Amino acid sequence: MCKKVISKAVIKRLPRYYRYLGELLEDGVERISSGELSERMKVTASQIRQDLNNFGGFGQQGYGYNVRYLHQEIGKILGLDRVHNMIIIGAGNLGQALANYTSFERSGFKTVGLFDVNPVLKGVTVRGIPIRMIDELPEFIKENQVEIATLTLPKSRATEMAELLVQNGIRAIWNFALTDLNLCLPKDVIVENVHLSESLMRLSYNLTSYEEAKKKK
Amino acid sequence: MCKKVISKAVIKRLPRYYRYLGELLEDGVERISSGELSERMKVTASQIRQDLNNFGGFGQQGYGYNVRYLHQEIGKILGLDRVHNMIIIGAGNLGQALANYTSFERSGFKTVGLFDVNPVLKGVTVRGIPIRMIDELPEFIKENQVEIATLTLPKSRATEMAELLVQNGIRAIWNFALTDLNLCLPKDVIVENVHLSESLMRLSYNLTSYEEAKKKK
DNA sequence: TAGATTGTTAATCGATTAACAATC
DNA sequence: TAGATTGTTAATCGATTAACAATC
Repeated sequence: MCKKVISKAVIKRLPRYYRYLGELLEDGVERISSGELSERMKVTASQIRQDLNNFGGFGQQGYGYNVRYLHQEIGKILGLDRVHNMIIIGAGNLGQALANYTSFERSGFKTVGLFDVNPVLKGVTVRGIPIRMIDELPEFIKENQVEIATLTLPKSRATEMAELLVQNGIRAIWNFALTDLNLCLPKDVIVENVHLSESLMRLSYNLTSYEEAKKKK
Repeated sequence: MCKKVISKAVIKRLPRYYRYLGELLEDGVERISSGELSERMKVTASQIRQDLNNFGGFGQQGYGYNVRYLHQEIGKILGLDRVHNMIIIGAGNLGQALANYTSFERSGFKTVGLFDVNPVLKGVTVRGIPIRMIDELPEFIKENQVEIATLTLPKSRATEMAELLVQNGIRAIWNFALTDLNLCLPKDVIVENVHLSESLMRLSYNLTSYEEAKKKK
C-alpha cells in the first residue's frame, strides 16, 4: 500500500484552499460546490476536484463539500492539527519580527526559542522569549522537542548553522538566508525557502516588462 | 514585432541564475558553460539554455557564456540596472524589519518612505526614515517617484490600502498581507505575494508527510 | 425519481528534457 | 581543421482542463 506522491503544484495550492475555507467558515457557509469555490478563487472547478481527490473523496455527489469538514481535513493534511515547536536562529530585525508575529502561533507554529551569535543580544527578550547563545542550542532542542528551525541570518553563516541544526536532530528548516541549503544537507531534511530578494526581483521583472510593453504600443 | 510572453516558471528561475552568476563573478570565474552551471545549480543544462534563449543568445558556440556579460544582461532583464523607489505601508515589526534590511538597497530597491495608521508611530524613525501618516501618502508618492509599495499590514486593512495606492499611481505591490489583492485590483497592477504563513504550512505538510512515510516503513 | 455535483478518465496544453545541426 | 558548446527543433513528461459516468 504505497501512498502516491503528491505534486508540488498541488501542495502549493493547499494553503490557499485552507484559507478560503476558513473564511467561508467564518461567514457561516455550511457547504460549497467546486463550482462556487472555483468562482471565488478564480481557478477551475476541475482543478479543485482533482486537487482534493489526491487526498481522498471529501465531497458528496449532488451536494458538494461540507465546509467545516473539508477545512478540517485540509488542516490535517497540512499538519495544522498539532503544535510545532519552532526556534529562530538569528535574532536580527527579521528574526525578531517573526518572533513577534502572533498569527503563526494561531496555526500551531510556536516559537519557543531565539538564538544568536552576538553576545550583546544575550538575555534580551522578545515577546517574553530570551535570546540565547548558540552553545545552548543542542540541549535546548532536545529538551523542548523542537521540530522546525527558522534561519534568519546572513548567508555566510547559514550553511554551517544548518549543518549544526541537522546534527542536533532538526529535520525541517524555514530558510530566509539567500543560499540553497538543500544542496548541502542530507536529502531527508526538509527545507522551505523564503527568498525575499528573489520575490522582489520578480516584481521588478514584471514591472519592467510591463512598462516596456506599454512603451511599444 | 510582438515580444513573446515569458512563462512564469522561467521568470521564477531568473533570480537564481542571477545569484549564481554573481557568485561566480565574485570568485573570478570568467566564463561558464551550461553544462558546468547545470552541475552547480542541479538543473539540466537544457533548461538553462532554453531559459536564457527566451531573452536572446547570450552565449557563444564552443565557448559558453561570459559570466560578467550574462550576469549583467539578466540584471537588466530583472530591472536591476536602475533604482526603484519603494514605500512600506505598515510600520509594524515586519515593516520595520524590511526597512532595516540594507541588502535590498544593494539590488536597487530603495525604501524612501514608511507609513502607518497608528498615530503613536508618527515621527518615529527607522534607519533615518520617519514614519508618516497615511494622509501624507498621495503627495509623497508624486514627489518621490515611488514605484513599489510594500504592504505589511493586517489583511483587514490591506485591500482598501491597496486601492488607495493604486488610485495614487502605484503600479506594483509587494504584498505580505494574507489576502489575494490581484482579485480586487485592476489587472494591470502587478502584485507579488509573500505569504509567509502559507510557506510555513508547506513546510509543515512536507514534515508531516515525511514522518508518516517513515512510520509506515 | 430528477437534479446536482462529485470522482475519475480522457484530451489538451505547457513545460522539461533530449538530440543534433549550426557555428564559434 | 577539430573540439566544444550553443541555439533550436523534436520527443517526452507532467499538469491542467474537459467530459461524463457514478451516485447522492
